Amino acid sequence: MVKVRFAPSPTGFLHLGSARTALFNWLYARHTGGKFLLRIEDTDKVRSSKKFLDEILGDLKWLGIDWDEEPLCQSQRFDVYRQKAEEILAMGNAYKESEAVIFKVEKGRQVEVDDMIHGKIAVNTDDIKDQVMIKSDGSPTYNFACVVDDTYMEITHILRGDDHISNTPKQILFYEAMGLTPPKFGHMPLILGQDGAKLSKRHGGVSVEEYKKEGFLPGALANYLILLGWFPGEDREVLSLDEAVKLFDINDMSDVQAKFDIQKLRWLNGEYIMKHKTEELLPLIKDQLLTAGFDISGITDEYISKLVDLYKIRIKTLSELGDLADWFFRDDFTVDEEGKKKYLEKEGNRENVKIFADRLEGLEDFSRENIEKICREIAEERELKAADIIHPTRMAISGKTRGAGLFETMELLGKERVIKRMRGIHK
RNA sequence: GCCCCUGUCGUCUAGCUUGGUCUAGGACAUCGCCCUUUCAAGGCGGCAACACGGGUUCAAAUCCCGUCGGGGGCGCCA
Repeated sequence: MVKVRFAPSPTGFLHLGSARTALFNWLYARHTGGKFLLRIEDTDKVRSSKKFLDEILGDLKWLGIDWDEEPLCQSQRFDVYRQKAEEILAMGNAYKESEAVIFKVEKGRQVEVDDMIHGKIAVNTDDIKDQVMIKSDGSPTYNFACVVDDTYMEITHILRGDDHISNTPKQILFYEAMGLTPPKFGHMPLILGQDGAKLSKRHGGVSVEEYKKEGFLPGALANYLILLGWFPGEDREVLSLDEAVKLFDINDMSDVQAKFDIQKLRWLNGEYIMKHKTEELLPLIKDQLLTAGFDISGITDEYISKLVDLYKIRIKTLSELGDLADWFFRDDFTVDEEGKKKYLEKEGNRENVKIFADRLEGLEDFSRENIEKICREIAEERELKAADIIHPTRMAISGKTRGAGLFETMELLGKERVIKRMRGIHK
């Protein structure tokens, strides 16, 4: 049975690259009916914290990743590492130096790795220094603990980032020293920033948490991350985790590093938003509005839902709704000055809005159809273009030059607020 | 410096294993048109790539060699 693992270090947030690594391991396990395990690499007592661990696990769940069995914590296995190192020492393959236990690397031979993604990789041991297994303070080094634990956990396949390629021969040497057969390795290329350098803070968001806050949907982020390095075939791009599990094939993974393209992620997110049911979007949208400082206490879910229905095809992230539709939540909405100049300063336009407002006063059933009818009637009577009524009116009620259709927007806002705002521009 | 990975449109990629079907396909972005009350969405179309140089071959994006470029690693960090 396939057994893979994801081994985060709780010394910081979950990086997009790590999330991608986790995703592919999970995909491989679920596709093959194997197990996906977690191992917490918290050997660095100073930098590790519970807070980071909770955040990382929370982000994994948020992305749709679940794991089998309880996570293994390295901090609780120091005795095991020391014992294994002692065994190697006893066999004469290591030596001690200032309390540290150091593995003796046999020179002049080749270590070969049959990488699942790259194919054969060969390294000469002349290029590998002797390796510390146990540090002077008694804690294990990364490479050593990794091998001891992967053995203990019976990991069959190790799928990790390209940056670990040079660790692999060192680890294989440990496996050999302990008389073990190494698992299969697969190294996936790293994600790069737009400028081709390793994806880092200066490229914008690098943590899953940041994208979550921005209003990206987990499905969209996971979908995008998966696409960065794996091609599902048949020009498929938008696919759920379930579909990805079915289609996943490690042989289709790319061996070339890819640049992170926020534009494509935004597009994908937009696709997910518009296809999502409004009722599923609602709680997420409300969270966004709340953090953005909108007071939505007096507004019903039903009412906000209507706004979401109107806007979900127009936003790429959930946080954009607040910017685009602040007029829905407050009377002191922001006004597009360019648009104001263009539509409200234009000769006759304010007058058109006034006439429109006057006629709307007497309208009983304030429906989009009726509103539109009146608008078109006025245009015809006065030989105007409907646009000369529509644009200034949109400016008057929303302060924006863009947004949902005017008549449905008016219906949504309600007669009273609409007329008040239309008259407001004459002051 | 040494070691390793890698190089198809601006970006993600299909094609490369089994050379000809590739005047290189799709998607994002971009540009134009249609629809239209704006913005989106949708529809249609345009621009745009085999890093370079040598081979091998009747024929190379596909095979071989070299050059150049990009990335990663060389910690008693993980």
